[in-house]
Amino acid sequence: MPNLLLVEDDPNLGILLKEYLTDKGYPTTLATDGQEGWQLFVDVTYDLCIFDVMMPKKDGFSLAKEVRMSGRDVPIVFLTAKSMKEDTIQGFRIGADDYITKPFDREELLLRIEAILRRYQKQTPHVPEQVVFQIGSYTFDYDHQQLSRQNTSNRLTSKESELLKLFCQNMNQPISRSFALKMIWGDDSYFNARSMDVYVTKLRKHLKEDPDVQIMNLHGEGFKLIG
Amino acid sequence: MPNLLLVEDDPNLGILLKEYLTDKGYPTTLATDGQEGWQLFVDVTYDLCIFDVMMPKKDGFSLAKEVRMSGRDVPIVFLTAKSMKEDTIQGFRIGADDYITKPFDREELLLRIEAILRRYQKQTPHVPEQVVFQIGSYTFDYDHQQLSRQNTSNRLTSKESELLKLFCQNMNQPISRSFALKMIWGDDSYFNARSMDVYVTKLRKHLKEDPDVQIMNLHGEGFKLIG
DNA sequence: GCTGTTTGTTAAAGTATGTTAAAAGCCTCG
DNA sequence: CGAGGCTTTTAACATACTTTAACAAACAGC
Repeated sequence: MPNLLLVEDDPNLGILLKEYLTDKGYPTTLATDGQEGWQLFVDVTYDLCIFDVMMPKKDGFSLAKEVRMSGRDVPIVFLTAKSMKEDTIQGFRIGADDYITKPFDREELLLRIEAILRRYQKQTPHVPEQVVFQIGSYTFDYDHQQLSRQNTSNRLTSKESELLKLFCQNMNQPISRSFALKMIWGDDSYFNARSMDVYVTKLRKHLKEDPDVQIMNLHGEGFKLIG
Repeated sequence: MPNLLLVEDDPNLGILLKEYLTDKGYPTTLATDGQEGWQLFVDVTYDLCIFDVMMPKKDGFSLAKEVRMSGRDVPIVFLTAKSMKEDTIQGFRIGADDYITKPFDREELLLRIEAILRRYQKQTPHVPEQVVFQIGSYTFDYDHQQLSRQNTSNRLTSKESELLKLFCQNMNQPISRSFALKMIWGDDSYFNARSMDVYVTKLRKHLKEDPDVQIMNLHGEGFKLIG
């Protein structure tokens, strides 16, 4: 059963939709603002997100950007009060999968959700989790914490492996700091923030033999591994 | 380049859309009724289908059913004059990926098409294409944040790259301040407004070697990159 | 021309990241 | 338990990036 994450600040509409969708076979978690939504997103795995655009604390677009940056590939549907063109364009640019203008028919929302899930799941035939990655000319074996290239082979520490795995799973895609910290350090506070930088440096040293492989920084946003 | 199949019996709308979509980089074939559409579908491989629902000879739903039955896994978008609930439901049951009610904004159609193609193509396990632009005699590699010309090569910062990408995606077209600010700075307030000017100056410096390449200001409107 | 607004440019201030090394934990073995 | 070896975090300093501020120049309406 696909799990949905609904972030909607209007409690009436939120509860109504949550119950409707849950009733129709899609267990739905409701968050009432963007921050709460982000917490849930990081802690739980969802199959589809529904974000209201206009919300206090953190609006739907900002939330969507973080979700996209996290590297997890989840479809996003926006709900918006106005059908402003600029808004719609921005939403799709961020990577929306669909866009519904209030007031909408809840049945239509359901149909659109199902259309997205149908196509999405058809193409994601649940691959068993990959543990051996190819990074340029390197081979990284997560289970054995082993990074090898040509005739040489290096042992990685657990944190190094965790971080490198996260990068590999999101090869060529940006990963936000906040997401990586929550994933690996379990918490995103400014105390552990620098630890991650130290590990990025360590990984860069490990990967320095292949010039095509790089861990790039996206200032203020996060990192991405290219190769 | 993804090929589109458009089946629409209204010749005015059909030609308009065909030209618009082709112009936007999606070569589109137009059929004016369901039978012709089916012929084309069988003979040619398309990446996405757009079917009008109400058509002579063979309506959009019947055509979609045949397409689904063919076994080829192609996304379908329906166009419909009325937003009748029954219609919509039937469309999605058949396996529509999206559904637009006339009259619609052609730009919205484009955005929805792109949203579907984006998700659809993401699944195909081929390497994510590099985003490389040609700007006059410069070559700009967005993924590597690298701007090169002849034998020299410069590293750009993240913000520089973001802005230059936005310009490249809208080469020779005006970009409004407010749009760029929303895209890159996430918000359009007068606080961050000047930051953009600073970056325009930076980009001009980077691009100053080729006199044919210019970032022009459109007073009170925005900028455009010509080259 | 005069005036308010927008843009161009530069430099300083503020913030984020890169890197290194020392400190703090954490095992294991004697 | 405590010494040694390994891993992780903290701290410190260096460098890079972004924003802010200030002033000059260009523009638009009058």
